[in-house]
Amino acid sequence: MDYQFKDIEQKWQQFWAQNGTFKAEDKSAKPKYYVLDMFPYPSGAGLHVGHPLGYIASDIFARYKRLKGFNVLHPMGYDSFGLPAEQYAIQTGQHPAITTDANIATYRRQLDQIGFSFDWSREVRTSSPDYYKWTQWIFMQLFNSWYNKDTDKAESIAKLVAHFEQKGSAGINAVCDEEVLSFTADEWKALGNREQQSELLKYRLTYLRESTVNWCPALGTVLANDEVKDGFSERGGYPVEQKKMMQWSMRITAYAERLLQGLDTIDWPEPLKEMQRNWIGKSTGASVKFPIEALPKPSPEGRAFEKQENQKVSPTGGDLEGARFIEVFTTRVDTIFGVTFLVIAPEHELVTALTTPEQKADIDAYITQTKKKSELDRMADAKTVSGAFTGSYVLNPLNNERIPIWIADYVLAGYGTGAVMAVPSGDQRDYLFAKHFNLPIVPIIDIQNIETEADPTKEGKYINSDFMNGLAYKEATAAVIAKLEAIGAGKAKVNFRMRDAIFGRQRYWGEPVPVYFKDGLPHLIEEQHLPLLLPEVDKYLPTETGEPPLGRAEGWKHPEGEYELSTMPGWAGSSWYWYRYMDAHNDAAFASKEAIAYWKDVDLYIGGSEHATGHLLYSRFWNKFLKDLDLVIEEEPFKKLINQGMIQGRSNFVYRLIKTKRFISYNKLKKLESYFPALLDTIFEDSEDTVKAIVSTFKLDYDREIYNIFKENSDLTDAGVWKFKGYQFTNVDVNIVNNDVLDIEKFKKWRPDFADAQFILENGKYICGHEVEKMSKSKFNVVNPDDIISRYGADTLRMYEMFLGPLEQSKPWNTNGIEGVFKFLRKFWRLFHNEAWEFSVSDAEPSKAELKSLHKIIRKVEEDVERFSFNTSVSSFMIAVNELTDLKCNNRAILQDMVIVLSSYAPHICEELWTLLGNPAGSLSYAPYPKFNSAYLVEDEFAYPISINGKTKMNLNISLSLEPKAIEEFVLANADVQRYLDGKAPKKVIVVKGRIVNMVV
RNA sequence: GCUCAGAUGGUGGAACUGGUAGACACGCAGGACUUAAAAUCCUGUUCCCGUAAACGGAGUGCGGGUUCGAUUCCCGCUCUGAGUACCA
Repeated sequence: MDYQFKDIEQKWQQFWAQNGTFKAEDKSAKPKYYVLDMFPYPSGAGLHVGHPLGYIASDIFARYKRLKGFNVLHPMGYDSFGLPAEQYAIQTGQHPAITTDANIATYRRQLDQIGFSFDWSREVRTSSPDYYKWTQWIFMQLFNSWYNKDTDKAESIAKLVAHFEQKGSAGINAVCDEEVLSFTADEWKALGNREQQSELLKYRLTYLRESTVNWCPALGTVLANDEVKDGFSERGGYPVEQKKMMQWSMRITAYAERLLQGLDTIDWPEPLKEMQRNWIGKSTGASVKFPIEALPKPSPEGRAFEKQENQKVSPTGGDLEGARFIEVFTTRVDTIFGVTFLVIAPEHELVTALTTPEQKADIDAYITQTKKKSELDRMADAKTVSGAFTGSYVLNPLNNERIPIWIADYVLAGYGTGAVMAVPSGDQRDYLFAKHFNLPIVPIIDIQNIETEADPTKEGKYINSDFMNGLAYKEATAAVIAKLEAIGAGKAKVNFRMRDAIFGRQRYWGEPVPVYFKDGLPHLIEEQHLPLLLPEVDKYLPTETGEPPLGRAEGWKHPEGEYELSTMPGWAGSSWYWYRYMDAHNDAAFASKEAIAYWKDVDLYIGGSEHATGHLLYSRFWNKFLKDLDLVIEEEPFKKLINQGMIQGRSNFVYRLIKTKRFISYNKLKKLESYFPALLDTIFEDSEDTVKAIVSTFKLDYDREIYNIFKENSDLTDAGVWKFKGYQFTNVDVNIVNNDVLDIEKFKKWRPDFADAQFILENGKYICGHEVEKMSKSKFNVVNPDDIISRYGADTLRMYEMFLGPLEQSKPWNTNGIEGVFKFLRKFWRLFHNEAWEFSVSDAEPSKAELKSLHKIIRKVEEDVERFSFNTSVSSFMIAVNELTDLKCNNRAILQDMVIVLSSYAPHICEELWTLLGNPAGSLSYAPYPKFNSAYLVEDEFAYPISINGKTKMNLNISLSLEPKAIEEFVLANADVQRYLDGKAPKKVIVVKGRIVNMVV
């Protein structure tokens, strides 16, 4: 029989499903290997041809690892909470669970068609209660934990309470809120429960706080920083504004250093790690306290600086009560004698208190102006210098010099302390600011050149710097930090850009937070009441009073108080899901100790780089937290990670002459356009000869048809010249275009207004133009895997997606060329069949040439798969099959090994051939990968390229047993070589055995 | 602006540690089979000069360098894509 991919693929997909072929074993003598794909959000549009790219790669890898004797865990599931289903619910009233189920069914059908070796018995869905029960449970663990800086890990809140009871707040070194109380053990015990709980909330790893959030009015929810792009929501593109709200947050900043350090231990793409490093944004420098003038000056004992460690400038905000200094963060503390002004953010809490009556009008005007600017304007406006003087001064803690305090929006309230010491000689922004407002610029390094711009050099010796004069950068920095520490005015400090992550959405379709409120304070629900089920609501909209949709749910109340109304964000469920696959049906734990001890971590994780600062960072954070609680084993969850490139769309265009039904073929249009310089505004009626002459002056071939098209579609203007009316281009459905050739009949049926279209063809065809664009419905360039599979089959799709190019590279999808892969599979099939398409293999001894082809591919696939170079394997398969076809090979021993080697790429056809060869059905997936034997590749001769001055001139067959000296003699003795040398003796002969001979003349 | 990745025929791409640039495939051209078309098969296909071949020259974004030899290493530049954006 000819290659009947439809029957074969259906048959084997059914077989695998019915026999649980790809079930991973929970206990096994084999080594484990965990291959994971980033699980999809099941969107209504289903899969397009770009989505499975990574899944195909991971599937090939998983199948290969099974052949190599590993117990492979290769699961799939759905990140099924999310906005689109909810938006749909708002529009139609259909429960998002119903939408989600329907979408999942589509995804599952599409995934099954591609022949993935997923262990579906472990499927997870983040929106399913038996899954989100454990998301809620992990939330509870975070609530019950705090971060101990001394042990550098998360610990139980109970332990913190015990410490408070025994020793008070002394000796606690925690990552916590800025304004924590200090108290003795007795003071703690004297506090009421409410006060105690309120204080503990400042330590918990998930906590409530009033924070500035990205509020998206159109979506009615808060968005995470990574969900906002250029001031608009990533999903939907709605405007986002800043708003203060009481919010659940995750204290991810506690893990900043570990998240950064961990990057050095994992095998991830460098750009991805770089993105995370930038996001974490560690900078090393110093914090310096500048005393505010008119308050007690700093005494040598540093009395003015007795303050609680984590305290910000002023907790009170309004007046200067207790605030005796402004703290800044700087990475160039060595430049402190160059400070000529201080700048604080317009939102800084001390602004009002610091503003003198004379400056009030200025400052108020500036703040109003700043508030009006949206985030976007502020970014676009980066180059304009603006600011206002408060009228107040601080003193330089080292020399008591008066330093004016300004406000300006280039200082961000959210970074560092919201205040900077401005050193205009060394910092370009400060320089521009100083120039603009006529503030002094003091050079502090001898070689500094500050004529036209700031010079941030660290070379040279310090000047104008008191005790630092004459020192170099390193000593100066050490000296100034020592001095600041001695007087209590500053210390070395590390600062992170990363903020705590907001953990709440004012939406319906997410995990309920397992918390109720009593007396305004949050309390966890009892663990035995998990999962806290998502209640039914009448509408998926906020309540009339602006509360989240859960505010509509009837009876949504804990006996002790009100439930939380916001739900968890999208990243909650995806931050631990790889553990659930290890033990997907456990209802006593998120995964059993044994399962975690066996599977440990993900060995290979494949997915898109768009998750760099979202999912992949949050997952690492939760993983580290779970590790601190000894619930998991590894510090990092994903040992090796590969980003698959994005598949872009390739659009096709047709070109219609304006006001006609005529479509002009692409190359004719190009030719017409190339005539424009000659034709436009120059020609008069019936002057073809003139045109011919003009066209030839442009060095173009004259074409009468093009001339006529031009004339037919031009108006004769009053000036007596022809004016071309132009053309329109329209996206045409790529599915009715083949190799850029338009299927005219399908095109006429495609849209009613094209039914009577006419065509200006080239060589009898209509050629379309093309361009790379995003794959989207509106551009008619979406290619559906279902269509490809029905035309060529899943095996062809799998191989073609790999054949397209390196996995990591982004590339446009172009179905041109898929025939080549299909032909290859058919050719492979034919090796096993005779002329009459009857299965026929021989049991003869394989020939040397056959063995060589086989062993070349055995090794090549091993090498390629191990380094994720799937595209080169496909080419090598083609070469192998071409060679075996030329050898007329139908040898059982050879072909059986070929089947195993190819089976991870094209599993269906291989399963079929495997059983035709007489092997038990289904045993292919666990067959041993053939052992490579280098003996079959040994050559006794090599066609040495003979080059002269590095240019190859000819090849000579020389025995590989010859040593360089003998090779040289052999080559020089050759008559053709002598002809090239033209009788001269070469100056030098380089011989690399088995590689090349090069002669220098 | 900064950081990272990339640039090879008409197209997708190969060349893994410096050693025959363009494997493999698409497309295109020519041919076989066919009444014809599709399908299939065969041949050619980097560019330039040349009727074809032989032969010769150029050639991996651009300009230099190291080397017997550079797509590969070094320096400078151009362009494309991604991320980030006043981070003190």
